[in-house]
Amino acid sequence: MDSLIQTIKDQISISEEDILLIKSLFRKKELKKGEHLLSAGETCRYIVFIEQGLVRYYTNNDDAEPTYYFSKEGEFVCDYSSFLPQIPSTTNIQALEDTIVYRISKDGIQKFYDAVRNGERFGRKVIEQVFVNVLNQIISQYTDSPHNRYRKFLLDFPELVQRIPQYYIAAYVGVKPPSLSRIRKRLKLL
Amino acid sequence: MDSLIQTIKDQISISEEDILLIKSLFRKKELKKGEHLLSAGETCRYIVFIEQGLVRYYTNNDDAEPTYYFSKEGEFVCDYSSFLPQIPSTTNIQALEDTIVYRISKDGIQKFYDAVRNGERFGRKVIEQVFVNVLNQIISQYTDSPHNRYRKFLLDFPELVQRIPQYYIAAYVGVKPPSLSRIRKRLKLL
DNA sequence: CGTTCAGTTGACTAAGGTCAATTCCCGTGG
DNA sequence: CCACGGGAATTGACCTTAGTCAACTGAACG
Repeated sequence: MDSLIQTIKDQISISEEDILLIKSLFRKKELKKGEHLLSAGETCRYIVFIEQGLVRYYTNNDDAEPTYYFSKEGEFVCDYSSFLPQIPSTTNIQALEDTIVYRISKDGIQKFYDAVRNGERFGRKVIEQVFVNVLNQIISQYTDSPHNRYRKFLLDFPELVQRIPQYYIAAYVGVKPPSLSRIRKRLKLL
Repeated sequence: MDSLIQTIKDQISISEEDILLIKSLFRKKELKKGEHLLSAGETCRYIVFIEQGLVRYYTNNDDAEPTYYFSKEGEFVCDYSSFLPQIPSTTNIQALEDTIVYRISKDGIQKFYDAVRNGERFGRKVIEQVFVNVLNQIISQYTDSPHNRYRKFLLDFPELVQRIPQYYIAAYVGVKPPSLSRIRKRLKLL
């Protein structure tokens, strides 16, 4: 929980009562490796803070399950395209490790906004960050070669290379595992 | 202006005073073909409703300018990743035809929210739609072949094929013009 | 040890990119 | 009304790169 409190403190100043409220609104949930935080078809009901662990986002496309994003400890996770309008999601969010999260419902967020000064501002910052990430992701798909997308991945998530199987990284980069393997080989030679 | 009022009415009910307020908050702007609504480096200050016309979104990547989205009359346009945090944008929005828009500033939106019942709800709907579009765009990049992305483009924007030069459509689909040309040829043969 | 599965590698195929020539379209001016 | 010019679109020849398939390596685990 400390990590969540700290993350909020980094953006807005909060009182001791606020902290108590926050602790009451966020519920702890533990996920085993491979379990899902959200499955396609469900409606996303929570905004989730990752205390410890790692998740991947992917869609169902026939038998393929292309991974298109990762989030790790210290980050908020939510499929806003399902959460905001409260309609069924088309994406899956799955734990890649045993993961500990704290999650807050839509009602909870409303209480948070009502009670905490600048609470709305914090909420906006969270959603803005997601927006920027998604946009960057699109633009990178349009402008960067697979080679460069892999290098960006290394820059953006340096410590995650060890924690994510390469076939998920390959999907994120937009290539098949053998191609990623060749990209890595070329990188080593330089 | 009627189109804008109608678009709002489709989502929330508004009074005659509301309409007067809306008319005072949105300012008309006319763009010649090729002019920019937003240039990379500027901060996006307005949410823009397209009354008549067509725009493309693109980024600056060396000398390439990959087009990654289109919006047409009846739709709202905004680079939220610049507008929300009020930081410089990395994308350009350019009119592909002579275009008439109505735009509202951040302050104006606040007044709209304060005065119009369910105004916030309307604002949320607009942003949600953008979110969903962007998400679909990413997922399509990950899951669909160029061939299928072109077919989806035809489904999503049937009347736009005539209005957009093919080299922009090619960029949107994620291929070069000769490739799109071959895709089109294959489609005709079937 | 052997089983299993991720990761690598090689041979081959498929698909898009590049470059340049050609055709098409359309507007302009003779 | 026709001829010309210029940009868009198409096409062909060739190149580059990722995909496919299968074999092989290597590390983890029982």
